Amino acid sequence: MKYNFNEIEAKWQEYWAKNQTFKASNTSEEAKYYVLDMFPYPSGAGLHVGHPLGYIASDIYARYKRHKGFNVLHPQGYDSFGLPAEQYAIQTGQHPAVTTENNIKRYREQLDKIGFSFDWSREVRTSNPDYYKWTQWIFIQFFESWYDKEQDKSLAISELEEIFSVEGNKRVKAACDEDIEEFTAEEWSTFTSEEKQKILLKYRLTYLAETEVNWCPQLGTVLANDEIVNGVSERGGYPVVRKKMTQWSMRISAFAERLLQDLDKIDWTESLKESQRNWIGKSVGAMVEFPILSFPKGEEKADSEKAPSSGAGGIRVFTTRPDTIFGVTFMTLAPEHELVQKITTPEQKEEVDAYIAASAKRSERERMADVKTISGVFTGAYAEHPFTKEPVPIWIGDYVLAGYGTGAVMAVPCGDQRDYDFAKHYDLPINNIFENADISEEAFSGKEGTVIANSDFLSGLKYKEALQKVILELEKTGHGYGKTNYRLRDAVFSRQRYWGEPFPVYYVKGMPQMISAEHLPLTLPEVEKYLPTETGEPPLGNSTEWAWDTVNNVIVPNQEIDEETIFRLELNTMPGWAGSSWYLFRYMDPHNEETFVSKEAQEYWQNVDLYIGGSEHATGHLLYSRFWTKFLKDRGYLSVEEPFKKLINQGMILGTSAFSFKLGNTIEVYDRNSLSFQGKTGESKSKKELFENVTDDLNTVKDKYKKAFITKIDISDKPIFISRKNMEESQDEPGQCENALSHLFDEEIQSRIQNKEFTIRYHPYSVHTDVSLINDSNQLDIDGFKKSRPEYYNAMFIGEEGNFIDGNNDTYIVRREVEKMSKSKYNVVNPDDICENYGADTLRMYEMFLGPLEQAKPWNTAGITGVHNFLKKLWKLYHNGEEFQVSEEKASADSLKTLHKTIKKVTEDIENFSFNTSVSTFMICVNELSVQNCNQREVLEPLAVLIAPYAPHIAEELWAKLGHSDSIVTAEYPVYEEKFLVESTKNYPVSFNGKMRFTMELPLDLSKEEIENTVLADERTKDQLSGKAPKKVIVVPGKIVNLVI
RNA sequence: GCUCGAGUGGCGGAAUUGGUAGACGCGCUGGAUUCAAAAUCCAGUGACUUCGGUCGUGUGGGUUCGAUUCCCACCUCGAGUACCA
Repeated sequence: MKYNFNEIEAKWQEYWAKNQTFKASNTSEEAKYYVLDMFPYPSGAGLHVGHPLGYIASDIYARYKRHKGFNVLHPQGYDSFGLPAEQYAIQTGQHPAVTTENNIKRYREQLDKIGFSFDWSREVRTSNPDYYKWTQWIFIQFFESWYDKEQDKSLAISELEEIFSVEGNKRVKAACDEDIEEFTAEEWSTFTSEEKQKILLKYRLTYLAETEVNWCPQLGTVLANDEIVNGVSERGGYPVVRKKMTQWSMRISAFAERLLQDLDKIDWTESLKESQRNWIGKSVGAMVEFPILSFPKGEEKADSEKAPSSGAGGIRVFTTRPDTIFGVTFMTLAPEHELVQKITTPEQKEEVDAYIAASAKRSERERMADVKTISGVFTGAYAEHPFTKEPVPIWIGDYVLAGYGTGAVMAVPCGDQRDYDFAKHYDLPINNIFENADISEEAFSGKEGTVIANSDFLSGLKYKEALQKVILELEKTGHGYGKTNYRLRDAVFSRQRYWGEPFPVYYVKGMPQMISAEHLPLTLPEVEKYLPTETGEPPLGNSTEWAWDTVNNVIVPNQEIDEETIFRLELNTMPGWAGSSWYLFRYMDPHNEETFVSKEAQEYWQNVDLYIGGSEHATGHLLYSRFWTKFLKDRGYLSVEEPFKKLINQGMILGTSAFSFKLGNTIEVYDRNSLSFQGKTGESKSKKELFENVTDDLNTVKDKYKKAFITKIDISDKPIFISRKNMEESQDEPGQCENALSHLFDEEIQSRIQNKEFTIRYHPYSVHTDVSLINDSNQLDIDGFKKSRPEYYNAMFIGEEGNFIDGNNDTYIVRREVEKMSKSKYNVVNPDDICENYGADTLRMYEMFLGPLEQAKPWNTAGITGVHNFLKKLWKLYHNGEEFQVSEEKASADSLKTLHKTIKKVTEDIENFSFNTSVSTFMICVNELSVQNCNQREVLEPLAVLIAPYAPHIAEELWAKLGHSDSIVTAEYPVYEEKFLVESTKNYPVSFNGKMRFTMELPLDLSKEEIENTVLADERTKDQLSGKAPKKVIVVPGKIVNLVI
C-alpha cells in the first residue's frame, strides 16, 4: 500500500480539528507545561518555509511533553495591529481590519496544513476589541501607579497622594521626572486639583511629557529606539530625525536594575542576555558638579558685562572615572545642552550659534556615520574645578550626546581617547595623571592596577581606592555623589498611527483623564483617510466621532465637545509592542470578560516554560514583556516576576537569490554538478576547477555585477527574472518588485519599467529541475530547453549556480547569494508547495534535519528527498507489499536493541533541543530495522509513538492501523530499558602513538592486564612493534588501547 | 572599535567529563531493474599514494600516551552594538 501522504494528512488534520484533540484544560491533576511561539504578524505575503521552523520545534516539544503526561498549553494567535496593514490602507483605502482578517485566514490555512498541535480555542488577536480592552486596562494601571525606589516596587498612586497629604514629597524616593520641586503637606493641601494632577503626572509610570523623540517624517510617526536600525526606521528604512513632542512614555527606566539582575534567573542564551545587558547599559560612577565661573581668574569685568550665570549653580556631569578628576583640562557640553545659551560669552555667541545650527541640521544618521570628524566650539565660559579651584574652559562638541547622562562631560584627555583627540585637535592641555603611562600617542585607558599620580589627595592610590576616596570626598564637599547610570531610556508609548490600540484617555483643560475601566473597550473609530490631518494631527484626527461624553460614558461626535462634560479623546494610538507585552497571560484565560486573566488560571499556568522565536526581538518585545510582567506582579495581578523561563532563538532560514549575467565572450566550461539534471554524461568539473578557469571573468563580474547586468541584459527578449505565475503585487509593499530590482537597471530601462513596458516577474527557487538540458547530440542546448520548458529555463537561471553556454556561444554566469528570505528578493519558498509535493511530515522533519535549531542555515529544496524517502521506508516497515502487516511474535534481540538505542538517543536529543540529530537517529533506526526485516508490534508500536511528535500524521495513521481507536496523542511515551543494550564485548581500537591501526573484539569483563596481554600477543601488534618492546601501554577498559613506542 | 558566537569532505552537518574524525542526508560514481526514463534496490565516495602507507577538523605554538575537544597567540566569517563619558 502506497504512502499517500496527502490523503493521510488531510484526514488527521480534520480529525484533530473535529475532536479538539489539543484543547488544554485549566483544571488538571497533571503537571502543567506551557510552550509558546512568538505569535506572528499576519502579513500579506503569507508564510514562507522560514516561518514555521520555530513552530515545528515547539510543536515537537509540546507533543513530546503530552506523551510524557504533562498538561500542555500550546496556543497560537496573531499580533494583528501594525504598520504594513495601515500602509496598505493608505495606498488602497481598504480598511486594515479587512486586510488583516484576510491575511489571518490565509495564515491559518497555511498553519493548519503543517499539522501543528495548537489549541485554537484560545486564539488571541491584538486588534480584537475583546483583547485590546485589556491592553487599555493595563495602560490605566500604569497611569494609576508610581515607583517607590525604597521598596523597589510599583505602588498605587493613591498611596503617594496619601504620603503627600501627610508629609509632602521631601522623603519620597520615587522614579520620577527630575524637575520636581519640594513641597510640604501644608503646601500640598493648598494646591488646586489641577496643580496636584500636574505633579502626580511626573510620578506616574506612564506619563505625558514633552520629550525629544525619534520622528520619522515618511511614516508620519515617532519610533522607539529599538525600532530604529542604523539611524533609519526598521520598517521601510526611512530617515529619522530628533524632534520635541508631547508624548506618552512608559517609565521602564525605573525597572532597569531589576531587569538587569533578573536576567540571571532565566534560562536564555548568553548572547541574548548580553544584548539586553548592553541595552540597559548600566554604568557605575559619580555625578559631579562643576560651578560655573563667569570669567576666568584675573579677567574680572564690570557686572553688566558678565555672562549670566546658571541658576542651576553649575554643570552636572556623569563620569565612570571620577578617580581621574585631576586630569580634567576642559569640559564639553552637547550642543543641545540647556546651559549653552546662558553661559556663552558675547564674543563667542556668533560662533556658538552657527555651530548649534549646523549640528541641528545634521540628521542622526549623518552624525553617526561621521564619527571621525572632530568638531566643537569654545563657549568663552569657564567652570571651576571642584578640588583645584582652577578655571576649566567649557566647550561644546557634538561628540557629546544630549541623550546620555547629563549631556555634558568632564574631559580627561589623558584617560579618554575622544577627549584626547579633541584636545589635540584644538590644542588644549593634556595633563598626565597616571604613573608610568605613555600618553604621547594616545590616551591611557587602563583601569586595574593603574596608579594615580599628580592628583593631590589621590596620588599614589590604585584605581579602586582612588575611586572610593574621591566619591567620599565629593560627597563631603557637596560637589557630587556616587551614582549609577543606565542607558535604558523611558519608552515612548504614543504613535501617530491609525491601526493600533486607542488610548482610554480624554483631555480636560490639557490634563489627561482616564476613562474608567468598566467602559472599555474604547473602540477604534472609522476614518475617511488613514493619513495625518492637514493640520498635522494623527489619523484619528480625521474622525468626526472622537469625543467622550463623561455623563453617559459613550463616544459622541466631535461637534458636541463643550469642555464641560464632553471632551476630546486622545488622537495617538499605542505602539506595536503594547499588545505583545502581555499576550502570554491572555492565552491562559482568553475568554474571561471580568479580568485580563483570572488568578486561578494564572496561578495554574504560571508563566511560559519554553518560548521560541527570533532574536530580532531581543531589545524590543522581550524587554517590554519582562517590564510589564514585573509591573503587573508588583501590583498584585500576577504571581510571577518573569514571563519566559526558557527561551530559544531559532535561526533564520535563508533564501537563495540568484543573479544571471550574459557575457559576450565565451568561456568553454560548464559545471554539470550545479545543474541537477541527470542521466546523460557530460564534461564534469569540480567547482574549484571551474572557478580557477574563469577567475578573470568572475572577478570582473563580481566587482561590477551591477554594470554587467545592466549592459548585457537583453530586455527585449524578456527579463531574466521570470515566473510561472505573474508577480503578485505585494500587499505589504506595493511596487516592491520594481523597487527591489531598480538598482540593477540604468535610468532608461527603469523608466521603461515604470511605463509598464516590461513586466518584471519573480520565481521562487523551489522548482524541480528535472528536465534535461542536453540535446540528442550531447550538447548543452539552452535554446531548445528554453522553448520547450520556458518556466524551468528561467528557474534554472534563478536557482542554480554555474556557467552556461547556449547555442549562440553566449555564456551565462549565474551566481547565488544567500540572504534572508523576503518577497522583495524573490527567494521565497512556500511551505504549501512542499506540503503538496512531499507532505507536512516531510516538511517538519526536513526543517529539523537542516541543522541546529539556533543556527542560521540556507534552504535547499533538493535535499528534501532524503527525508521523504525515510518516511516511505518507515511506512514500508509496517507493510508487506500492499498489505498492512505487523507480527505479534517476539521481536529479535537486535530489533529490541535498535529500538531502545533509539528511544535513549531521541529522548536525550529532544530534551537538549537537538532535533537535527534525532532525525538522523530515526533514519538509522529505520535503516537497521529494514535490514533486520523487523515487523513485530513489540518494536513498531513504540516506534510510532516515538516519531509522533516529529511526523504526527503518519504516526496517527500507523497507530490506527495498529488497532487503536483513540489518537496517538494520548499514548504513553516508550520507556528506555538498559537491559536491551547490554554488551558483552567491545571492539577496541588499538592505537600506536595515538594513531589507530586496527580494532580487536574483546570481552568487556577482561581486566586491564588481560587486555594488555591479549593485545600484545596479537600478530598485528607484533608487526607494528617490529620486534621492539613498547615503552608504555595505556589501557582504558571499555574505551581504547594505546601503545607508545 | 567593543561584545558574543562560529570555522570539520563537493554541500547541510555528526562526534567534545580528551579516547576509532567525517554519523545521517544530499550530491556524485558504478551496478541491478527498464525499450527508455522516473521510482526502487545494491556497492563505492576526505585528500594524496610507489597500495606499504602518508596527510587531514581556519593558522602557528603548547599541555598530553592520545587534542576537532584543553591552554596561548593570530587569521577569517557571522550576529549584536556603536562617540555611553
